[in-house]
Amino acid sequence: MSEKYLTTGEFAKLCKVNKQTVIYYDQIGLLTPTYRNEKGYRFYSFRQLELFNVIHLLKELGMSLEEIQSYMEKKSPELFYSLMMKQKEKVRMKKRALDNLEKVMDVKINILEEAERIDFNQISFKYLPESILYLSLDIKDITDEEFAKVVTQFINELNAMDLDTGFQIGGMTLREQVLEGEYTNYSYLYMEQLKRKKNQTYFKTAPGMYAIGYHLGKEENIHLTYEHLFLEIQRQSYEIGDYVMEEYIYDGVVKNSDEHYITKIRVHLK
Amino acid sequence: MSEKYLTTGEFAKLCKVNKQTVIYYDQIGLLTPTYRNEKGYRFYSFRQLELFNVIHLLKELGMSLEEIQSYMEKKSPELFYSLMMKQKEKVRMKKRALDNLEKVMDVKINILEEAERIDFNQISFKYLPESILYLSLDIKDITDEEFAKVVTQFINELNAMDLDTGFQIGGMTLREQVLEGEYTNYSYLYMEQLKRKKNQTYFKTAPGMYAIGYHLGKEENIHLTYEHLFLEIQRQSYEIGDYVMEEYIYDGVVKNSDEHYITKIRVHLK
DNA sequence: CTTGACTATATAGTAACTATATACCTTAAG
DNA sequence: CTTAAGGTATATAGTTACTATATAGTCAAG
Repeated sequence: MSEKYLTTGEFAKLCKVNKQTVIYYDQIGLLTPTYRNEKGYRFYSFRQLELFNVIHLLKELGMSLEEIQSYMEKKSPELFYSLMMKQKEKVRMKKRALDNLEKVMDVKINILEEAERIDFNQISFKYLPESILYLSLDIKDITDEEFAKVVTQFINELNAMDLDTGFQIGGMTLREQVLEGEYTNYSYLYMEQLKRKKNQTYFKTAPGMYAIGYHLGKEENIHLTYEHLFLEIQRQSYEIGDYVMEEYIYDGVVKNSDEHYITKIRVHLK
Repeated sequence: MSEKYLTTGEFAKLCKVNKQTVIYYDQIGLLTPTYRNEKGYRFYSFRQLELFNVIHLLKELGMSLEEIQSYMEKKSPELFYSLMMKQKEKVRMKKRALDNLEKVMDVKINILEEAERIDFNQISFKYLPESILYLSLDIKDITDEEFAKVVTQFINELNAMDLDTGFQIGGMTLREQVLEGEYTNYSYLYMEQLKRKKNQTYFKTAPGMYAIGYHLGKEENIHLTYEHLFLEIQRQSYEIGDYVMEEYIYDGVVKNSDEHYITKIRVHLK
């Protein structure tokens, strides 16, 4: 007949949160029980679950309790309506972010699966098809400070244009530097792209023969692997082409010591 | 030629976080700079952005820094692979949760749009088509304590079976109680469903004539509106049918005082 | 040689809980 | 009738992941 009431503990269970949280919401005046008895016990109507759910929803969408509070102070059907309309946009953004996350995770999974099958001691000569790279500005002979700016801008561009595919950032060194032994005086940073987007300028790697080798260990010793690679290229009567591409296969994400990092080196051949 | 390094501030900008956050991650040993100079200045490789991004990704998926830390201590390609596979499941769950959120928001938006067009002072007689309700257990003459259990279980069922459509929880009172004036001695709680799911038992409201009225104000005065409604039903030579359905249109979510709550009452007619 | 912009550490503050300590209340069993 | 179990209350301290502030040292430009 009369309305049914729930105690703090019961209401907390209904909301699936800690009892202290319910008390906390009362203390900050966000969700107060419909009444208190003479002993100070709180009593909630089960209808208040609806309000709790809305608070939860808004929190989920990134509003702070204070912001929610300030809505609650001036609430009205019209305001709630416009709030819902505004928040729908946020849901869409969150969904897109999750889709992106999923793609990045898939790329990482693929890379690891491929790495499983690679013999890192082998130098191989292969025909590689064209691939699409998004390049940074020229970073040859750049200072540390300028480099920081360029790489930050590069990352910003990747994010802004949805080009962060989850691949490792690579470094491209041009023929000229390579021949002078400046193996890691990169001319460009790049990120490989799975497919091209409209109105976007990319660098396309030349389809053709490439020498592929792997360097195990620190970047500072990479010249040893380069020299080994170049010897092999000579032995096979190939000649170094226009550029060399370098990217990490195993890095600080999966290996504890840089002694165990693995860098993939692709040398374009003539 | 040699590797390029970033200062704390530069690296923080690259990661798009507060400088203090980068320092914090160093302090807890989660992401330490590749080296420190003799003055104690931190220097990061831009390659460490990758590690930061992974930390960010895992955090995004609900892992605490401590959990991430403990992964980092025993990291390996295999472990990272299995971690990624596990986390993909979480992404899927998050996406489903967002889809649900969106549906609930749409329902709320629809309800508010409809409410805009209603004259709450009018009692109307309408043909209503069949609708699908998911019912709670019987709650007639139940104690407060038992009621708490039933409503909690009801909500759990709604969640478990994806039946929380965002509609208000309604109360259904059977003819017998209504005739005795026990207007809010509900026999069941219900939530309206947009479509039926397989292997799920529902209550279907009878298609037919209904009297629809609205009560403005507190639940405790609802008998006045009921009496008004029943008088009108008599005047129109109708008779009360098998049940009455009651649900909030405006509640604590959109109105500050219960003086302004609005309850919709649907009386099934013979 | 000073100024402005950076770096460092130490410490305190924040949001939104979450746990703990202490005391009061209620019911059911012995 | 009392006592134990399980609930309620308040006050206060702890937690996580930052974030801000205070103080001091560093560095390059003018």
